[in-house]
Amino acid sequence: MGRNSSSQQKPKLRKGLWSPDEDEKLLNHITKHGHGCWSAIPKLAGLQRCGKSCRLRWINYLRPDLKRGTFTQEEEDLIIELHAVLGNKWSQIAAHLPGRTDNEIKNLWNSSLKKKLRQRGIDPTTHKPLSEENMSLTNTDERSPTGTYVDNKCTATCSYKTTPVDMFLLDDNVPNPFGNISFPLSSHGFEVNSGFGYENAIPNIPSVVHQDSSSESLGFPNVANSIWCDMRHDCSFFDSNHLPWIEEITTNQDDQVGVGMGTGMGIGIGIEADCLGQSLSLPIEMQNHTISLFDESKGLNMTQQLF
DNA sequence: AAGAGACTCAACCGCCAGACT
DNA sequence: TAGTCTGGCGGTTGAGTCTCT
Repeated sequence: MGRNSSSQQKPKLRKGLWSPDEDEKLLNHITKHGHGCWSAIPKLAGLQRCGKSCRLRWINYLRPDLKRGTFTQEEEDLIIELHAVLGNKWSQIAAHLPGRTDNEIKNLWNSSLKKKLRQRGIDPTTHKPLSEENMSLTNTDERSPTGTYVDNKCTATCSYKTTPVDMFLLDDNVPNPFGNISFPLSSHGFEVNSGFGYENAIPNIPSVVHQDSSSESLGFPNVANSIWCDMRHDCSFFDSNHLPWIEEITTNQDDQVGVGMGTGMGIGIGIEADCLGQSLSLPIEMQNHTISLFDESKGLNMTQQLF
């Protein structure tokens, strides 16, 4: 088929910005009939656009569930955390921000977030310090002056707090609160091979935390196997939208230990335990791909390899 | 007030993978 | 099995807007 005959059969497709009239046609059509086959939409909706263009316009602008307006600080922090894990997988990042599009996030990253990270001395590509001279760090596994840990394998930063955060401790009589939760980073959990936890209690994250009978090596008698953590405060990409049950958890069940930990780039912040009625707080530190628990007074010093 | 440069963001382009023929 | 179609994705572009001098 020659060029001429082709151009005679196909009307010339419009390009560039969409007019309000075109928007209305596309919106009306999809509202009434759904989008179905995108390549058929232009003809059915009376538009001189290609199917791809219609799809893009719908996804990035016309979709009714889009969130308008500027990104919140929480959203920006979440994008940075996710980018550290996922890289330029904008669609996967967008999947964790309801109402935001991959295009929008990509634009934000390229126009603003990259610059902010550089200003903080962080390479936006690797999420490592831009220059060791500038950061007064000689080892990326050490805590930075701003209280941030940078892990040299997972290549991300993790907010650090020295104080224990609200932990919630469960026992076997407490219903599993994770039952209906869609976990935000389902494919990027890290693995803790021993210590604490409740295997398979978090759906969609296989083996994030394993139960391990060696828990007693920590020195806590009767350590239960129901150990959970508040990721909302520790890791900025966990928020109450993802963990709506958080306010309802009963804390400080006797004879149990709570462990703070995150997944993906978010690594544990604190540990709070209530053993035999004695409250105990411990820091967790992350270095060299490990998570460590320390308490000199209890003779506790455990380091767990994460990766 | 005006011009230049920086910034924003909507949209396009090319590539890829999966479905279908 | 190979070719074609389609949808989805990330990279890039460029027009419009904003900010600074």
